[in-house]
Amino acid sequence: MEEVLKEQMISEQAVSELAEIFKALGDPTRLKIIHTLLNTELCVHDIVQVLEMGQSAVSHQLRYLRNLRIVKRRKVGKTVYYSLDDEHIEQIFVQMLQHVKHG
Amino acid sequence: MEEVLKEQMISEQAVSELAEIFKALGDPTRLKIIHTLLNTELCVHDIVQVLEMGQSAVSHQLRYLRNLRIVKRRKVGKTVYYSLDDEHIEQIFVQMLQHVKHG
DNA sequence: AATACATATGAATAAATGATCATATATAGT
DNA sequence: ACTATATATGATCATTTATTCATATGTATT
Repeated sequence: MEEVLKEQMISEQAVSELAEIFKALGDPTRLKIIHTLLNTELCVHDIVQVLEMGQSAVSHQLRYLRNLRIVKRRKVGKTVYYSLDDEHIEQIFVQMLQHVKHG
Repeated sequence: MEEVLKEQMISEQAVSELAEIFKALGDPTRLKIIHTLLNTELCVHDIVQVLEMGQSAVSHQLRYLRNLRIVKRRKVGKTVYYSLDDEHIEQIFVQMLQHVKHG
């Protein structure tokens, strides 16, 4: 019984990657950033205004999300515009949001 | 600009719930448990065998998942069988797994 | 009732995490 | 060159988290 199941074990690599992505989504600040960037591109300053948080905290989280390629950035002069960079994650975010809102 | 965006702000309640669910999925052990329970019902002992982890650690995580109604349990004598209890989360797990496996 | 087995639980500990502070870097305007 | 603005970064600190250990609870068997 256990033998059969063990063979079907998910690879450590796969779990790690999965966990990494879900962990990224498992924080209120990062979720707010993602939500704010749905359908829009915004500079750090604007994100800070919307979230009403410190610039540093937001910047740190943006880097976190960028490392996972969940967001990408575009520099124009001294301002940096962030936008979502992973349609699939975007899709799962929206899906889960529906899940939470209704049933 | 910021005014308009702030109005579209996601509610604190919604973010909290979202974060709670994603956080639950953001841990390797819990992901392995969920994966193991896909399409099956298993007792704690078997899960412990498959994950090759301490019984206590598994039990703690099962409680965690149960509190969020991600898994449910069924008692038969002295053994307790666990199974998945949220189709939507199950669906998102599978979706994300595909995402990670392929592109 | 005594023992064995299955699961749960509380406390303790080490590691990870997120915000903040201070400061650095980069670009623009004067 | 100087100043202002936008963003990034490193260190620190408090909190959270996951595992382990020891032990408790619950059930079956003899």
